[in-house]
Amino acid sequence: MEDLSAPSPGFARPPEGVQENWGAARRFLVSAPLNKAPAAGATLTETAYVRLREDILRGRLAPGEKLRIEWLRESYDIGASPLREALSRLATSGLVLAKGQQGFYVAQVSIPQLLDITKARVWAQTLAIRAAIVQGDRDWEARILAATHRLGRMGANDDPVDWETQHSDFHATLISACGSQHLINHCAQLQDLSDRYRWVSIRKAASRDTHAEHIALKDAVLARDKATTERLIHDHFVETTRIIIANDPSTQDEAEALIGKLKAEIRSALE
Amino acid sequence: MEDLSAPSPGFARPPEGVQENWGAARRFLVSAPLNKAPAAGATLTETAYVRLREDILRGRLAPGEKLRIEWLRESYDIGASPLREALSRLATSGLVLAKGQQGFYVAQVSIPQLLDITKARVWAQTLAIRAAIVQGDRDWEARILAATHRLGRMGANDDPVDWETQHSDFHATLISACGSQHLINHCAQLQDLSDRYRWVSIRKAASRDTHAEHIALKDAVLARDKATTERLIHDHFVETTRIIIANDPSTQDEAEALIGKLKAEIRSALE
DNA sequence: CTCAAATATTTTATCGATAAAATAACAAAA
DNA sequence: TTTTGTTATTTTATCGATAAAATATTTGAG
Repeated sequence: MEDLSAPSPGFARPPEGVQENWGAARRFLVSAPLNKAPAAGATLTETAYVRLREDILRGRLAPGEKLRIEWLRESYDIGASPLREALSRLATSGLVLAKGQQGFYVAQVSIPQLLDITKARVWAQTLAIRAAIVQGDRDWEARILAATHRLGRMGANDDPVDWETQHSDFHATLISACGSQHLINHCAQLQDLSDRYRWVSIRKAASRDTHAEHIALKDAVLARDKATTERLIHDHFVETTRIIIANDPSTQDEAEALIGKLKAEIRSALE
Repeated sequence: MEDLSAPSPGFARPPEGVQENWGAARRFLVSAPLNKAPAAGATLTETAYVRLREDILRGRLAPGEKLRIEWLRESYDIGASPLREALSRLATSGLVLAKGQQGFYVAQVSIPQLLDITKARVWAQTLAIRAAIVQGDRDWEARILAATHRLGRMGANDDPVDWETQHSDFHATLISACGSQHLINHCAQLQDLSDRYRWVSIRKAASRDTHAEHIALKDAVLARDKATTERLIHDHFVETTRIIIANDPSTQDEAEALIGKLKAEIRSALE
């Protein structure tokens, strides 16, 4: 899994496991462009939460990295209290690990973790999309068309951050009519966790033709075809995971075996 | 929904919506017996989290109640910072509502909320139990037998807090072999949310013969009978919700209609 | 008497400082 | 050397104090 925790190219990083000499990284984080900008009158905790989440999801804060309060304080120019609150929230949702008396760390990445996330995600998304297909109304259909269109307009040379945003939006829209806020939240959480893996491990967004997959998905959903939709959802998520595993030096040999096992486990709960 | 947010009998409560005169409640909270005692060397945040969670789940902190920091500070004898961190964590899991610049509140209870929780819970538990039935090993079977036995030993005159603990344990054990930590966490979170409804609305633990249901559930699971298990899980959770709704003055008339709708929604995602 | 503006009070959110814990550095013995 | 015990340093967790925001109260006009 060494590959996944490697520093992002182009950004100065401390030499393997050490977090000294963080001047460069700090300055970068301060000026980092924000995807979801915190609302104007937002509380500092909210601001810290949004920025930390963004920097972790995008891999600017590398998996396993220690999140020293003093360091973050200077990076974000936000006091310790709001930072700790934001980190506590992130710890609950799994992007951060809080070790009592030993500070906060960016959650580690690992293949077993990725497999678990994918499994849980396919399960949750399958339930959600089934319910949405039954209950979705006209407005929902319209929002799917809009999201698909926005996603399709993104060219290969657009900012990958924007593509990520539209991609997240598309999948969130599909299940938005499932009728359960709790299921939606669960899906969003798992989406965050998997997005990080994609971002950390695959630099180029689309080596495969994901847009064709999205179109097929949209068509199946709008045709209210449960069986097809389900199969597409399954393949869409599992394929992403397969690519990540197949590209990781520590698992590429056993990639097919792991994916086979994953598929069997997923199936065990869906039939 | 007035019924659900009524103060627990026996504990002094401020008069409807106001939180004055909290001397009595404070003293009670300070000496409240803890179900999950925080570990010895635990951090203050952890202690605050455990105690707040417990007091909210048991209804000692009533739904909708404002959680004034100063008030909690004196109640628990814990500083503001650890309290705020604990509250932030609870807010992420849904037991607490954090309103920016307006403090923290115990999450409200409502029938729509309960229906959503039940729906999401049946979905999650169904997936989990299916996977567990396929993958569970001998040790898992042994733990189920042990948990069932412990639950069966609880008499009607035992401390209801202990019964709750064993009951939680039983359901957690059933799904413990599902092979996904994320699904387990999701189930645990939903269990917390529903436990509060049971605790806040039904004073007597078992008016119906829940133990027979648990035995039947155990037998079906150990027989690896997916279909039966699934039906029992569904009925077990939905029935609890039905009782709560039927006992609530604001919804008792439409109870059957609501439950019918709930069942249809649940079904829509499971077939 | 009702409504609205201005004021006073409470409560939150936040910061800076401190004590406790963990980690790192160092030195002495095996 | 390697290990182990000791000391120094860093870092965390926590508290008390303060400024900003929200709420409650009062006052005055219509």
